Amino acid sequence: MKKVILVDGNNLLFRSYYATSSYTGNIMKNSSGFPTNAIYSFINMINKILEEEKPEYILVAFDKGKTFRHTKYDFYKAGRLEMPEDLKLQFPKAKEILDAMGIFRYEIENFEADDIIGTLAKMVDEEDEFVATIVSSDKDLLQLITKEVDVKLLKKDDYIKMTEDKFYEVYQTEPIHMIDLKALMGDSSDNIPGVKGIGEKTAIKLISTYHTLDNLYNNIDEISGKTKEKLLDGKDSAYMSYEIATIYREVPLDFSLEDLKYKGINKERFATLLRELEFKSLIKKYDLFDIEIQEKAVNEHPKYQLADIKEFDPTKEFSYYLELDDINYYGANALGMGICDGHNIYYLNAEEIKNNLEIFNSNSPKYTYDVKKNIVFLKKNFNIKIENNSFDTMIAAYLLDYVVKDDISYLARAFKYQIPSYEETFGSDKRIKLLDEEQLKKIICDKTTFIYETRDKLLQGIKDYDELKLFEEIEMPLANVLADMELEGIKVNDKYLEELSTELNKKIDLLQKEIYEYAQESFNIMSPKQLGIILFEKLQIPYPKRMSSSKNYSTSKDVLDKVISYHPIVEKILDYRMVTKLYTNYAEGLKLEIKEDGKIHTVFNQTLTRTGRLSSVRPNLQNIPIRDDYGKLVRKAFVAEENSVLLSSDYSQVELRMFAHMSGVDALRQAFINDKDIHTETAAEIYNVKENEVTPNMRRTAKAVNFGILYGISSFGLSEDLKINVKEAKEFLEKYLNSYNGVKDYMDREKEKAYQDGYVTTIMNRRRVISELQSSNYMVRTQGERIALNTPIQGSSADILKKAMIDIYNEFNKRKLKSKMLIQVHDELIFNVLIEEKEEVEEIVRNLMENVYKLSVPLKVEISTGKTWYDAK
DNA sequence: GTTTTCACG
DNA sequence: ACGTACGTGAAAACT
Repeated sequence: MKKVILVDGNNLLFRSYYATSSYTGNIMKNSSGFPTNAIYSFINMINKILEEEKPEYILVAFDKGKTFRHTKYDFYKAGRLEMPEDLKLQFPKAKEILDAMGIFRYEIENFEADDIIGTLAKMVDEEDEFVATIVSSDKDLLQLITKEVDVKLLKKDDYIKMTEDKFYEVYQTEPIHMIDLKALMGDSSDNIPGVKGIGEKTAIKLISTYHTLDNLYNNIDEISGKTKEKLLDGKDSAYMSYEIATIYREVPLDFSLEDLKYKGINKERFATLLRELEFKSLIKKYDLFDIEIQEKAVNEHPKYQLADIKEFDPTKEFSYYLELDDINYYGANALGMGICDGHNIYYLNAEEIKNNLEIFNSNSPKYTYDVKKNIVFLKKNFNIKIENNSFDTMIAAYLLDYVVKDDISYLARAFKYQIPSYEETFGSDKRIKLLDEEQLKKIICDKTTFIYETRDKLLQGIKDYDELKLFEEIEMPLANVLADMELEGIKVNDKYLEELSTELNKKIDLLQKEIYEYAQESFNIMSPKQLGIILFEKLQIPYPKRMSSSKNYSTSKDVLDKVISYHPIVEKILDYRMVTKLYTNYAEGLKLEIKEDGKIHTVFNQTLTRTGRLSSVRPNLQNIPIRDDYGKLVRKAFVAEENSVLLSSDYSQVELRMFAHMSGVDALRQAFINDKDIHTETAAEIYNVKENEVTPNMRRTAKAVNFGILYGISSFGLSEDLKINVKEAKEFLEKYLNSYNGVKDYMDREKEKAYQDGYVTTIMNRRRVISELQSSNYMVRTQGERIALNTPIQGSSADILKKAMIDIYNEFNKRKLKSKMLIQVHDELIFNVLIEEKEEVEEIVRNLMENVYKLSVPLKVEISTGKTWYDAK
């Protein structure tokens, strides 16, 4: 017996698309912005089919043209939802993938995939050599089941194998009566109306008795009550549905079953496609690293002459690219460097770099990728300062809204340069292996060339976006500031961390014992799965949320908070979570990051966030505990140097001030102009009381409303946050909008503009494209609207702090102060301040931060100092 | 590799 | 009827 697999390609791609995009809204794309989510999942599904079935014969069918059903009711199909644009785009690529995989695919004008599959299934039935398995999630196809044809019916994560027997078990009738079933119950996804008021349960009951629609209506008097009425009312609809649900099985096919033979993967074509789509994991899985790219790359024929470094004139502008042996540049070594001046390209090995460092002293404009990395590395290893770093490809691309990675090859690919990624050349351990010198040289020269050649294009893009000032006066100078902060590092008291670790360890042991005691057994408290079963099954604590079908219990903080009064174990678990987090993430985690100099040198990522904020890694110093009194103790580990204190300067309510400024709402502006406590003020407004009558609880509510406004509020979100019902939350919002006249208008205007432009901007013209607004999915679109409201606020505040950092940095240098800026936490700066400079620094910092940018409301800064970060608060 | 949880603004 | 606040990073569990 030969087995043929018949796949409903449309169905599979649809599923792939919704499985990977519908809820998050973040559709997976490659670096040139082409959506790839559906294709990715599609390949995995096809792959799974191949692995499980090991078929000799396979076909994937697609719809083509208008979706005719070959009945007089064709128009019904038109009512189906439009296909999202970014799914539509993925169809041609998915078909190319199938071709590259050696899988026969077929589509024919005016027929659906169903029809093609139905016709082939019929062919299988009528001859003796073949059996078939159909793959789809569409139950409609179950009507094709026979002794020789079964269906792999796809479910959420797996599938059900539907055979004749299995079908009978579920529906108590023969597969062909699937049509009769559909005629009664309908199918919303296929726009089959069915009989109104009859669902799956009733339909199965009826059809298991009467088998066919005709027989049912012939014996309609045996049925009583409401069901009879519904059936009679819906008789026309039922017969119409019957026709629509019937799969057409006479498609004219110009091939035979024998033609469906699976040919196997064409490695070259497949590798080319996977690279274009940037599916690294698949390239790895199929081991296609070494397969030559077929597409012609821009850098295929080098344009520049390889020359000796002696001929290089560093007084003219040039691009340089320095390859290090570790992604983590703090402890890395140089492997080699390329220089391109537009005529020649120069290559230096590790030794030659050391002997030619003076090229960085010249005042000529220099371009590179990730300038901060280069500044830190050269300063730390060679004590060299790079003069006139004028252009950073990474920063420029970031401002143009590219997704930018540490690895330059991803961006290069978007510009049609084929440069292997770190992963492809060096392996996945992030530690670069030694390549032979020739390979290394080629890669470095290509990267250097890429930087040189794309500079004008990117710069033009920046000008087109009106971001030149942002680029030249904020982001480029900021890279220098951040480099110095990283190099400086913050001193850490490792003895203190050690003590904290010991103490936390004791607490963990104790809590663990108590929890096991309550649970009457030991288990992994960190496992949401095990914990859920202990709490909600063994201990019978009522589960406060709706059980999402077949999923696990959520054991998140807000779920546990809701049931804290049911059992003493819950509080212990929350404590356990907090303490273990402090232990692993902070006490132990931070210890590992202390370098030989007794300091922590974080890395600030300048090109990551979608709003313009910085992020901090290795370690993240922007999420050191503060809200919880106990967790806050971690801050005692961060200490000032000798004869110094740590100084923390904090913008008070920047984002709300920014909102007041941008919306121009007078009531809000006046609150800040008169230096009012904004949350108390808001509380007075929404509760309609005098300011001195505002209770702490009212203020807390008002604060949540204010934050909600910044995030692009929904009443549901607010109700979750405040643990009140949605109706109350809605009332608060209405109160707010009535009190602050103009807020609603402002938000509507912003949204409208975002829809029109497709992007939003900050006060310094930083741009964020919001593709979510084009989504056909309501959920994704409303998320886009919230992004449109929040990004200008969060981003403008980020702009402001960035400018303040540069101003302060320059002023410190000008005055030759020894105090240093160390850390930025979004609206807060931490400095190490020499005792004798304390007053002067305080004055400078306050002055520059408050006057950094002229808004229609004042900016306010709060400063405090102390020996440790804990005390500077 | 992805998901869950929780730390911060 | 949907499923819900904006922006991050790290660790452990899960698949």
